[in-house]
Amino acid sequence: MAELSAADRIFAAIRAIPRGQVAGYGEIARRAGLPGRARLVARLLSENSDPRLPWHRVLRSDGRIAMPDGSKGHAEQTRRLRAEGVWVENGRVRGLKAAATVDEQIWGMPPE
DNA sequence: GTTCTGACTGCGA
DNA sequence: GTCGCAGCCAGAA
Repeated sequence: MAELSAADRIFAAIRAIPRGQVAGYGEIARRAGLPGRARLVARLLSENSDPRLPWHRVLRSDGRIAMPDGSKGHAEQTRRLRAEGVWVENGRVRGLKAAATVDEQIWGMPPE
């Protein structure tokens, strides 16, 4: 089959995140074959409101919510993560060391 | 075709 | 722990 576009690969990487897990923008971008394209991931998410896309599992490299605290999306993301068993405290995700290591937690091994 | 903006990242203070 | 600055890239107008 044909090669997917950057956006398609990014969405695929996000959908690959298992329930109860989270990933960083940089990790998603790298997993999609686009290292350093974290901003592209953020942009795509802001433009696409796909209900089937677990965008709420995408966090910053610090393990925090990307959006400013008090935003509608921020509140909803926190609520969804908690619903999946992910503890979110003051806009920060607990239970994970850092979003930079989720790659091994999710896919079990570094990308090929 | 050019210009602007951005749900980012890393580093230093 | 927080704050600011600069770099990078791609999509949208």
